[in-house]
Amino acid sequence: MKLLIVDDEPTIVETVEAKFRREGFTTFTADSAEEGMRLFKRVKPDLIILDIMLPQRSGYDFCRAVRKDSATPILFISARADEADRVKGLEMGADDYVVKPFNLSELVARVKAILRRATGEPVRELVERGDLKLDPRSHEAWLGDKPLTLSPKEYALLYFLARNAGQVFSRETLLDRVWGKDAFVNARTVDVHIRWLRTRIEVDANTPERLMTVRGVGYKFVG
Amino acid sequence: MKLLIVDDEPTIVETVEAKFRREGFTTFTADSAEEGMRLFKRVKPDLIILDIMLPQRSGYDFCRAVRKDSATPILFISARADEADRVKGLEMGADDYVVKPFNLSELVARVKAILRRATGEPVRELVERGDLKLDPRSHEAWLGDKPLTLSPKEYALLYFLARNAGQVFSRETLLDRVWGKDAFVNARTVDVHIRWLRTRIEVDANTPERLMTVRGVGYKFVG
DNA sequence: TGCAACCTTCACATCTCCTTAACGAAGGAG
DNA sequence: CTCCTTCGTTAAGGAGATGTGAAGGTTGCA
Repeated sequence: MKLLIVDDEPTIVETVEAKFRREGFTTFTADSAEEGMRLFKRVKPDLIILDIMLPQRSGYDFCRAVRKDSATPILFISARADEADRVKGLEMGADDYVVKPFNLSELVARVKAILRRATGEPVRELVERGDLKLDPRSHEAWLGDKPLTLSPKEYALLYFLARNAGQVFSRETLLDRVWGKDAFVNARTVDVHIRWLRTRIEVDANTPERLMTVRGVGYKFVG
Repeated sequence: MKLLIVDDEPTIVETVEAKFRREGFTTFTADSAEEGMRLFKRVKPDLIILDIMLPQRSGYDFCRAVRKDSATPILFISARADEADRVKGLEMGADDYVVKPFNLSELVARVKAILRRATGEPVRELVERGDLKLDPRSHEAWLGDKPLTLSPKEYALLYFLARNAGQVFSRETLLDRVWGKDAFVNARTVDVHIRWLRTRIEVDANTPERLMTVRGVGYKFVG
């Protein structure tokens, strides 16, 4: 993944660049909007980390220019913490907004979150569907006030289906999104996990009311 | 108010010094622990801003030396954001701990806060979860009223998990946050430390109730 | 220098969970 | 009604994750 860092403070650039290199990113840096623009056109980065406060042209201008002919994700860094700036940044098409001083791990997490989002991967957030609750942070699940015990795969599958409730997914899609792209697994494996999930969250596993089969297509979560 | 800044990166020293001069402080700077020690004895500063990563003697040594015969407030600057360093720093008698890259205004605010506290109360982020108590400042831990003996790593790990109770962390994240970013350590090492912690804080180390394993994900502290 | 505490790693034991296969049941088309 | 496809269901085997004890090495301290 290619990362373009545009900031005029060398300390920040160095620290951020080092961190992302360690994380396996390829990094390019610029200390001005002009330089940044040149690099942007040349390297076509997957994401831009952009300081709003730049010498001449402000980060806003830069953002606008990038947005004109690209949807490259942009993450704003700013010393200002007020809501007006945040709103302005996000309005302008920024994908996230981090206030200085920030934690490096936090920054990495956010960048990864944006890239995940861009590639369709889900963001980790609490999912609540009826009396079913899933918290990916603690990796806990409840049915009403009763805690559920789920295996890792069960959890991942249920989380995905509940998060995209109402939508039908084929077994192949589920394998792709839940198991991962490099998983070479028999599609029928999904059936088994669905079965197990039904025994856990359905009143009667034989007459499902949440995890529904769509014959010839796949499965969906309703609620 | 006299301020001693000890850091070997000229960029940082200059920026920080300029900022504090504008704020009305009298500043002295040193780019090594030796130089810093000489200045410290001569000018008797009211507060020391100290980079942990110094050429020869580390900032820790410097801090220890200062603490031997003075209670001069010390604020640590570090590129590392991990919990172990933070704990180590505070335990060593630092009054605060700022991670690079930092915001200048933030730094000023923290310095002022320390000076306002005068000779008074230290920054202690006491963590209390049920009958478990952790005081990073004194590096003491209690289980109920029984004092715990923990090794530095054990302490840092438990402190981090307890402070972020309820949240699951992967071994990799724990290595990153507790061990530090430049630690190239086998992920399974975490298991061993968890094991040791369990023998200390769990009633039965084989059936943990606080330090829980989340299979396929990592560990979390509950309570 | 020697000791002691501690950290890391390795090897092996244990256990959970995933995958697969097999067969039965249900749905749909002709 | 019958055949073919799709789905449900169960159990077994194995892969992979975690638990656990011990050895080796490092660091700090006396």
